[in-house]
Amino acid sequence: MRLELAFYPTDIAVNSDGVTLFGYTTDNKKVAVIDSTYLPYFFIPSAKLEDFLAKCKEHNLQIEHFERLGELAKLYVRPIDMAHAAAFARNLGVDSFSADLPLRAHYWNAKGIKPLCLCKATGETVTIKDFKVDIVISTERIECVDAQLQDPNIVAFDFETASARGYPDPEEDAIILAAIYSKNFRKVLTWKRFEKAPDYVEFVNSESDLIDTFIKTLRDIKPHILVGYGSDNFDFPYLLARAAKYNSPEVLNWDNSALEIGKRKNLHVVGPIYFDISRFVRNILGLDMDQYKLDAVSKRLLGKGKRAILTAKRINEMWSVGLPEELALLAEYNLVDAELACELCSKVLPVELELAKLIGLPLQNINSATYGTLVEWFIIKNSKSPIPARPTTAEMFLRRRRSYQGGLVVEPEPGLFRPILAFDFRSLYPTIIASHNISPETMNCTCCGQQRGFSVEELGLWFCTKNEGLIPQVVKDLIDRRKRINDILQQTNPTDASFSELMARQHALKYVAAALSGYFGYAGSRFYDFNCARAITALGRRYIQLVIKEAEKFGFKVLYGDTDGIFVQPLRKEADAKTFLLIINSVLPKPMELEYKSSYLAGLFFGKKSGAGGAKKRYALLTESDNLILRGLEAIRGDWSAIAKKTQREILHIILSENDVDKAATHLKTVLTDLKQRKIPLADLAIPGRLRRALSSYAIISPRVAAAKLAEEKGYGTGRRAVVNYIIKTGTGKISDRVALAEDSTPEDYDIEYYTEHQVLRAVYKIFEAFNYDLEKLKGGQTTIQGY
DNA sequence: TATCCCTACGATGTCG
DNA sequence: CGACATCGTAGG
Repeated sequence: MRLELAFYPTDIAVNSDGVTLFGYTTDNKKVAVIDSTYLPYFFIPSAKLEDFLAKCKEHNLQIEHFERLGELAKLYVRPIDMAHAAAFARNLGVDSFSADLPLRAHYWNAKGIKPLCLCKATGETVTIKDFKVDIVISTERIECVDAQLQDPNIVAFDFETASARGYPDPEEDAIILAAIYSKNFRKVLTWKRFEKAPDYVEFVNSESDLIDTFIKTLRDIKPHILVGYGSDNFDFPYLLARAAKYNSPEVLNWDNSALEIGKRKNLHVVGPIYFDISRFVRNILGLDMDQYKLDAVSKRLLGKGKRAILTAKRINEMWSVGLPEELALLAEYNLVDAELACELCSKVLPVELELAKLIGLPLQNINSATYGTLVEWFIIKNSKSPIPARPTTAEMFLRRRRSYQGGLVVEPEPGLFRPILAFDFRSLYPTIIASHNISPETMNCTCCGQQRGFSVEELGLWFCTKNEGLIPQVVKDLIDRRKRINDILQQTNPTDASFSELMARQHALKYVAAALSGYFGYAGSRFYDFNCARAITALGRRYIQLVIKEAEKFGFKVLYGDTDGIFVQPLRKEADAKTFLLIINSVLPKPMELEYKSSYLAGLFFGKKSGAGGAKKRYALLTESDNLILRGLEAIRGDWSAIAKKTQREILHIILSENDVDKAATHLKTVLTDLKQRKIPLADLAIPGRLRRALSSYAIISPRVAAAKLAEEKGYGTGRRAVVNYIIKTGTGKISDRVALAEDSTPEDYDIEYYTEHQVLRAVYKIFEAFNYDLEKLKGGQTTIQGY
């Protein structure tokens, strides 16, 4: 039977039959749309064609057909043979193009499909026994309409396990609770019955029942998006391990295949859009967070966290004791985790959907993408040429060894200044690319030659002034679109429904534009170009120097500058920001633009710790609304004790806002006295330590390494990036020999001298030094360390 | 297979 | 004790 289907696509799978798109019809039926005509292709140099074909024949690799297109030949293979063909070319040392693109992503990208945006397909209905969907058709043509599904059904889930040890082991420890949450559905499954259970609790007979009921429920409530927090690393692998124990018959995938864990541990659920939202939070959104625990991330993005924090030990205790009110608490705890995951997903979904549309990838890929992936596919989508292969490991190694100069940083004069004006370039590097047509194919063109092209003399490079390159074209598009959105945003009320959506769109464009410039210099890039990368930064330095020169001519004293922005102090009354912008922007080539960022009541630039002069990338500002903005200082670092951070912040506020150094000193004195009297709570003394590598690989045993060793001895998972809170104990010898885990310590243990000299005073002495304030007086001359 | 780039600071350990 | 290496974190 011939059917015309309108459906919202959610997922894509590739197998020997071709490509299958999955989705929901407008009346919410599950559909599979098979494109059996799909024949992927790749390119090799025409000169190698004969050889390649001969060798393919030898090894029984079937080339469906091929065409010669000048220098390159285009070869078509069945989807299932694509990976072989790519590996084959690589082994033969033949340069291939478009051969190593993952087919799921490439098909989606090339067809311009957008997740949850209506697609139309006409074709014959097919019966496939294994498919757990309502309708299957086979089609030759898929057409996208832009209408996006409003209010998709987002379903979040979360498991709790009970383990007597620190970390649950799927061999030993059961799943005790499973929560499923969406806007109008909530359920917690558990196999230990208790009285007066909340109405969302459903009792099952065993863990095995729990697993089956969980999967069945997920199938029945038809999620457009299925989401977990940390689910790629914990919940799903755990579920798989436990389900295997019971030979569970229930399957989540719509094509009835088993769930598979991919190369980067990411899991593909066939059918709905499934992703682990923590990946997006970590990779794209939250580059500046210490840790990405659900609680911390929720607080930051949603303004609310968990209602309670339960340790694994406590959960185990509550479960084994089994008091009804405590089991009810566990159920609630479980549900809240799923609820937060669901709300996080709702919150970031607009940005993810925008990126998906802009870049042309399934939402699953967007969610787990890094900046590199986003940019790569954005270029692929816009490129009409064959796509260069990913570099080999050897090539990446070579590329990494070559580095180039980056942005210019101007050393500040240390001290307090007021007031301060701040200017910065709007998207410096992207606008340089657009202004000067920076792209590999426009570099050192013969049509212009050095004389007529735009020249970067110091590098001996020039860029075409006649034909626009691919990268400048797409960057311009990004810049224009973002500017249009920002203009609308300016006139939109923040409470308007459209505001957050515009904001999301604007963010998506910003992310891609910002990463694009770095992508030229990225060793793993398909479009790597060393000279383009260094031309961009060289021009960046040229323009910030121009701005500095003009600012000084205009009547500003330039206090500090870093890469794309400057801080100045007006030297004469008429030297106002607006007039300066008019002058400088008339000199700058479009779309380059200097913007006035803000004015600050005061700014303190720190002196270098050793040697004279000011420290770069370390300063404090006071906004006109009396808020502190701190950059580079201990107070905003993740590896300092709370007491040092708090004290630094408080003292800066007293000095910048109240201009009262004596008051600041008095405050410092109370902190030091409290320290001496062991009145500081342990939580304020704990120093968070984290390692980026495996514990065994360290040549130097720093305090944080020592702390990680202690944590490991106690059986904690000290995986890379795990945070271990430690304190420094009283004693003699190296600091790293005096490390203790914070959780094993009491306020009696901490070393008063270390916390005084190495934490609190280290964080504040440069502030007092700027006012020639003698801290010795304050301490009663008891210091053993020089230099304060 | 690595996860975007370069610039910069400071803490601590190691070694001569 | 000073110079240098190792390491993590931050700015833009």
